[in-house]
Amino acid sequence: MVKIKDIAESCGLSIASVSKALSGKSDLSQKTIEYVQQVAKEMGYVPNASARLLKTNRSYNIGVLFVDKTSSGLEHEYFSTILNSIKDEAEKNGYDITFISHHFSNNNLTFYEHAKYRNVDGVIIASVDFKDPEVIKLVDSSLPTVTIDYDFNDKSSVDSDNVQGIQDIISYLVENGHKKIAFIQGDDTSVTQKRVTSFYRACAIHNVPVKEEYIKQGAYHIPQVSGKATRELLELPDRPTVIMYPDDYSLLGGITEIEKHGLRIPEDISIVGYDGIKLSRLLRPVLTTYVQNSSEIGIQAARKLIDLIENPKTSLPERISVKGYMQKGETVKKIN
Amino acid sequence: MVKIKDIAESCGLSIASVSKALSGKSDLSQKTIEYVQQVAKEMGYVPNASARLLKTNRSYNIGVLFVDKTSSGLEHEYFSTILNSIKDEAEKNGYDITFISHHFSNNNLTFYEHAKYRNVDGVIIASVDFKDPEVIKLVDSSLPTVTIDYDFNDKSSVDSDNVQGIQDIISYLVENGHKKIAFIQGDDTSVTQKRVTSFYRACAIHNVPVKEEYIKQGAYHIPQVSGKATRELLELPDRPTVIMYPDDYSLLGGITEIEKHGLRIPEDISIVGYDGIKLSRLLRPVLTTYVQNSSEIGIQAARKLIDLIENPKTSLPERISVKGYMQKGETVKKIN
DNA sequence: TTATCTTACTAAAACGTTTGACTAAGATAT
DNA sequence: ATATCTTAGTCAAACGTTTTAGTAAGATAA
Repeated sequence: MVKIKDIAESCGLSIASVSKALSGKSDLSQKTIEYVQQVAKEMGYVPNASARLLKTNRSYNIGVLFVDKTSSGLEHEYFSTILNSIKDEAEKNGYDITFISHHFSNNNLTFYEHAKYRNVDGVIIASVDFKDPEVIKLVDSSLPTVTIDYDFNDKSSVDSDNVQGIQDIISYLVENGHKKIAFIQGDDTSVTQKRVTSFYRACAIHNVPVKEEYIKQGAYHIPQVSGKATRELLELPDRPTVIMYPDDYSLLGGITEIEKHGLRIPEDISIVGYDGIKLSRLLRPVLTTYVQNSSEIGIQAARKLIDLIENPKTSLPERISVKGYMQKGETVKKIN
Repeated sequence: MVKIKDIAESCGLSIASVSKALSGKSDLSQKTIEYVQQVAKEMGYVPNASARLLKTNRSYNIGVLFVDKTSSGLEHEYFSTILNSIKDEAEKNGYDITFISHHFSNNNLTFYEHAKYRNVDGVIIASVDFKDPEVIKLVDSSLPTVTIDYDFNDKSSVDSDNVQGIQDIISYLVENGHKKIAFIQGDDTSVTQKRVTSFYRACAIHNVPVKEEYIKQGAYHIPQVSGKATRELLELPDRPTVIMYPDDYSLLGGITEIEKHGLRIPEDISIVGYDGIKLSRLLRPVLTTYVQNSSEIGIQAARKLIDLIENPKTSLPERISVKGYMQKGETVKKIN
């Protein structure tokens, strides 16, 4: 690999001068700067990020922590879209992305140690167990961090606006005459808590009575669980007119169950999803669901992290909330 | 950050001794080794990958090149599953993953330059335009590379077995009495070429006449395109009894079109997808499709790359083919 | 006793950069 | 003519490691 020294020799200049010429600044003659850059190009010079980092303490590398309990965080469309937009936004700003994780090999580094080991300038944390002491240690460290869909005190985060999402769904259902609203929750996470709180609040505002038997514990992304909850709801003496699911994917487990009961959607029962996965528009009937703006979430997270990295003195902890919108599909029936 | 020098001072040893003690090998007394490791742990020492790399020329970091033309390679389940399994397998072996890409910022590095800049030990290439001169340059460089779903001369690759896949589908269709088989192809890539060749061959073997009007140019992951092709097929005077789609996702565009024509699946027309996305099992009717073993593809790619990195002398270029299997769903009707 | 071998360490160079302090030569001011 | 200021560069240390060659002290062999 050609290095600065080679260019220096080729140009008859000192290493220091070449380094300065390549970075463009400093007190070299314009002629020299251009000459050096020209030669560097011809020689196929590529700087060495590691050597540079050693001196500057800046890696222009962002760590991304993505560890689903099911170890397939990336396979959920919501998260892969977020990752993709983090990547794009980071690249636009000259940053690369490295995954942070446990090392199952020789050395067993914690998340924080791993981030230090790789010298990342900051970390974006998504789809993890936010109660994990290791995650907490990472967030509490001196490294800039941005969490997604979870808030830590005095730390920056980007959230999908779950409160607004549930509110919009309830408003829409009420507009369509629904009063018997069932809600299958996801796993017990802060996202779920926000949704549940918002659910009760919105129902109260709209004078919709909340029946406890309409509220079901469920799980994200597991069709079987939504299926089971659906069955229980359908077998209630006083059946709900609409069922809200934790996400579009697990909703499909509900559909199966509904069809097993010989019911039609939306004629006999309405359903609402959450997420707005791409497929939701292709299914027939088209899903009524709340579309999360996942790529915007990724963009905001990357921007905020880079801001924290580049302006450590002036960038304040911030909670960014990203709104989505109702996709008014065909799975909710207007009743009397 | 605590560094080796700090440990050395604390232990009253030289830097060299500490370094050796931490790596465990070499000619130090067992007592010293244990003592040093103990102190290092207490002081919270984390090695610095960049400094280490500078001396050893090994980063234990793998580059991943994932650039879809639609710039959303990651959002396709096939690729996000591959990425996820690359990541898992790499981590198990002590490697990290960094994305390789163009830098849209200040310095405009080629893929190869970027890989060099970040000192990755090797690169896995997937979901790119393999005709891109930059990609070719990267593959032809001295860096170990593994391509996914594309073969370069004398280079290692991992392929989903598309030949077998199409063969299995045709066999299954023939078993079920189908002779009028339509095939909507994906974009013009090497994967498509393999599938098309396999299609003709399999049809020949089974004595299925291939009607040229049953073969349609299409595209991957674009429901509208599959929808249009479907419409044209349905309007043929001699309609096919089954339509093969380039992928499960775009197949949904076909379903919409079929329903518009008032036809039922599979009673009036059979359909077959490709990929085996998770949703394919949840849809009703359950999709008949060929399931690609995408996580195995990622695992194999990571393993081969690490093998190439660690055994540069003995590891030979290899073409690994990963088989999938037929998911016999409910979208193909058995006919007389 | 002296020579050789082990053992347990240390010294110092090197990896490729960046950067603050320095300098030589010419220009300008007095 | 001397002092000061610019300009255009150079020097050398430093970043945190690894590693080769070396060494001092004690053990063993002849």
